[in-house]
Amino acid sequence: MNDNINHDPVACSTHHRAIRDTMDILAGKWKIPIIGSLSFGKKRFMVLIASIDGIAAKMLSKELQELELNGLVKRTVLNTKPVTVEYELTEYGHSLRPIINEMAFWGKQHRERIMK
Amino acid sequence: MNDNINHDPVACSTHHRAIRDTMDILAGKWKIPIIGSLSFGKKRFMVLIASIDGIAAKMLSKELQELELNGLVKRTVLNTKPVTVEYELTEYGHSLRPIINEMAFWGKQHRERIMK
DNA sequence: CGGCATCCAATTCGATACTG
DNA sequence: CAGTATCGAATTGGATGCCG
Repeated sequence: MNDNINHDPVACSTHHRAIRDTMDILAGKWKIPIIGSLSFGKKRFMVLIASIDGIAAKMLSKELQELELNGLVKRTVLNTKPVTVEYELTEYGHSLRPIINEMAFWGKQHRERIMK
Repeated sequence: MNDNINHDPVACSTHHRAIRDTMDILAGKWKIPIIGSLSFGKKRFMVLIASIDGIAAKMLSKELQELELNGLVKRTVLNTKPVTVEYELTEYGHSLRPIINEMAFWGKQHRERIMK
């Protein structure tokens, strides 16, 4: 398609490193589904589990912690009788939207392509 | 941000399924780096290994096969004395560019953010 | 309800050695 | 050069039970 940019090793390795950086943040089977779900608004722990098909509580808990550590998700404990915890994307977390949206878009096209 | 779209379960689950479809195709530690590298043009097996930091021949081979099965990568064997094999993105593989580009873009921003 | 600890199964990954 | 085969290590994932 465009073999010309193929020969700029600097741009190339910068590109690769950037991709790897993103992959590191988004590593794990559930990060992207979690962010995708939270992009629709804040959710409680149990609601998140219900909204993400197949995820186990342990995994949700673990990946939420990693997302929180990286500043993508904010965790809020509410003062209710049985504890309630709400998760929501931070502003930084929302900056991942273009990636999520492109993945959702491609997946939709792909499914249509496979179907016919 | 926008809790309104939070209450459309159909749009929501379609979105999640599309994301999952994409994730399935791109599953594995090396798929995205491979596609990212091939997006700069066709490459031979050894060149690919050199361009993707840390990948082992076994993993490259395996993930290339999966990408080929899904029609994202085309494999061409050349009639040279020691065998030469070239890999390149198919047109369909190139359709993943927006995702890759968004990931590269976000990773670049993220690195700048972390640095300061 | 949210979430940690434990144990166990499955999968992934990587180093090494070998082949056409 | 472009892989494959094998082994073992590491990571991941899930089920269960317990706790505040």
